[in-house]
Amino acid sequence: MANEDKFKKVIGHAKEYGFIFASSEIYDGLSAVYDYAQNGVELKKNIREYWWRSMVYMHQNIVGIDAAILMHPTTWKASGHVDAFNDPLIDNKDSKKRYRADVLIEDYCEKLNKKAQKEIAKAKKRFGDSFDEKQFVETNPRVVKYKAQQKQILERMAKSLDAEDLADIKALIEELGIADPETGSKNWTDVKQFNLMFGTKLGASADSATDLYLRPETAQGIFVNFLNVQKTGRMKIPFGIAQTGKAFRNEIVARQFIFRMREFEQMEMQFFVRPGEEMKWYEYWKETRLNWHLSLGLGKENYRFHDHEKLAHYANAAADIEFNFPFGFKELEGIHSRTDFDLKAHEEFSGKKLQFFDPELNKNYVPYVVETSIGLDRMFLAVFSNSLQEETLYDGSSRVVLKLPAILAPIKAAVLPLVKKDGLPEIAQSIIDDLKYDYNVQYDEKDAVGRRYRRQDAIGTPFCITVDHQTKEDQTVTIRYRDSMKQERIAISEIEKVLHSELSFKKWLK
RNA sequence: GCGGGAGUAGCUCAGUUGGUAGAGCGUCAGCCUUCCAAGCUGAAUGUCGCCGGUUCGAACCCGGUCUCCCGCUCCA
Repeated sequence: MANEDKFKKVIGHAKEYGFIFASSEIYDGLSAVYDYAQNGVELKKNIREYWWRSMVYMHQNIVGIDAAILMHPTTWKASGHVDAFNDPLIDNKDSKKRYRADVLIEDYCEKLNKKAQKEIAKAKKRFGDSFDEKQFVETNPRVVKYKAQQKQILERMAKSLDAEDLADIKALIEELGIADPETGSKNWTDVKQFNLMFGTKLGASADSATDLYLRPETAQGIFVNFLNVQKTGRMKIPFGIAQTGKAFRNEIVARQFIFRMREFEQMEMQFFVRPGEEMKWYEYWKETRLNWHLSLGLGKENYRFHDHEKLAHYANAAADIEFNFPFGFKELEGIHSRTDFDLKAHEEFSGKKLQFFDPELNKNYVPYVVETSIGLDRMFLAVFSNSLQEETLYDGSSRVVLKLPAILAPIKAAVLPLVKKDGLPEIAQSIIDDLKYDYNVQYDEKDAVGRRYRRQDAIGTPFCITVDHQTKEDQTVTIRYRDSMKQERIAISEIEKVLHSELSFKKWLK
C-alpha cells in the first residue's frame, strides 16, 4: 500500500469505526482539533495507563501529579516561552515564502561574521606563527567594521523586539538590503507577530482581568511543584515526577491529522538528579523509554533515535525517538537533559529556593533534570496506523483487521451467541455479566457470526467468545483469536484465566 | 498568510444542454439459524457547505463567503 493511501485509510478507518471525529463536525469542523470517539477514548486511556504504570508503578522513586492547565503568568516568563514562543514573521510577496524576520537578520549577521573570519584567516596565512589574533581583531579596520556592524544590528533588533516595534524590524531588513535567500527578491510584507501560546483571561470584567496562557507544555507544572512533592513525598535524589495532561499551542500550520494538533496531550516525566550525573541518567532513560515502546511489539524496525545537534536554550543533550508513521519517520518522544535551567529560572523569578539538601554530599544544590516527554496523540497514531492491516486470506478474500496490542485494545472481548435463540443469548449475557467487572466486553447477536468476527477485527478486539449449542451440553465455549483467526474450545469457568494471562500488565511490562 | 484541490445519505460516489436527488456499501427491523463480511423482505436517513443573483424553475449558471484537505513558511 502506498504511504499516502495508507494514511488516508487510517483517517477513514478512525472515523468509520468510532475512534476519532473532527471537532464540532456539524459546524464543518475546526482545523487541527479532533475529538476521541467511543473506541478512541478507550484506546487513548489504555495507552495513558500503560505509560503511567510503567513510569509510576514500576519505579519506586517516581510519583505522579496532575497540575492545572492555568498557571501563574510569570511561569511562562521564567520558562522562556514568552520570548521563545513569539515569532516575528515576514512574507516575501514575490516568492510567497514565509520567514522568521529575526532569523533573516541573524543570518545576515552571520555573513558579516564569516567575512571577518575570512580576513582573520587571510592574515594568519600571511603572518604565520607571529600572528597575534587578538590584536588583529581589535585593530584591523575591516574586521572592526564587521564586528561593529554586527553588534549594532543585533542590538537594534533586540531593542525593537522588546518594544514590539515590528515596523522597525521591517525597516532594518530593508535598510540592510536583505533578500529572499531562495529567490533574491526584496519585496517584503510587513512583519507580523505570531504568539504560539493561547491567551485567556482570569476574572470576569475586562479591565480588572489578568492575562493568562493555556500551558504550552505540562513540564512547568512539575517544576513549580518540585519542592512540594519532594518534601511531602519524602523523595530523595534521584527521583521523578510524572504527569499526563493537555497542552495547547497555536501552531501556524497544524496538519497531518492528530500528529500536530492545537490541543494535545503530553505524557511527561521529569527526573531530578545530582549535577554531573545527568548524562548517566539521560542514557538510562533513552534505553528505558525505547524498551517501553518495544514491549508493545510494533516492530523494532519502526523506531530510531535522532540525536539533536542544535540544542534548545535549556538543554545540554537531547534525542528523539522517531517512529515510522505513514508519512515517514517523525518525532514521537523526546528525551532531554534540561540541566538546572528550569529550576534556576523559577528560583530567580519567584525568589524561592528550589534546592535539595543531599545528606551524602552534605550540601544544597539545584538538581539537574532529565525529561522524557511523549505525545499521547502521537502514540495513539503510531499504534493505530501500525495496527491497521488489510490481509488476504487463504481463500483469496480479504479482511481489514486492527492488530492492536491486546493490552491497549478498546474492547477486550466480544461475547457472541451463535444464534439468537435456544437460550444462547442468555448464556452469553451471563458471561458478559461475569467479565464486565474487570474487562470492557461487548455483546453482539446481529448477523452471521462470521460477520460479527469481522466487525470485532475492525475495532481491534483480540478475543471473541462464542456460545453455541454444545455450550448447553458441557459448559464450554469457543475462543477465537483475532490475529490467527484460530479457535479453541474452553470451559466457561476458564475464560477469565485465559483473558488474564493475555491481558495482565505483568505479562506486557515485564 | 500564499498557492492548489474539494464540499451531494454514516462511507464511497453518480446526477444528462437548469425541471426541487439516486446507487453500492453500511445502519435498523424482520425472516433464515448458519463458525469467519457481502442469503431474503422491508425501513430510516439529505435545507445538495452557506448567502445572494440570474431564471417560471438552480445540486447544476454567476458573484460572494465559510470550511476541510495537500504543499510552503513555523515548530521545545
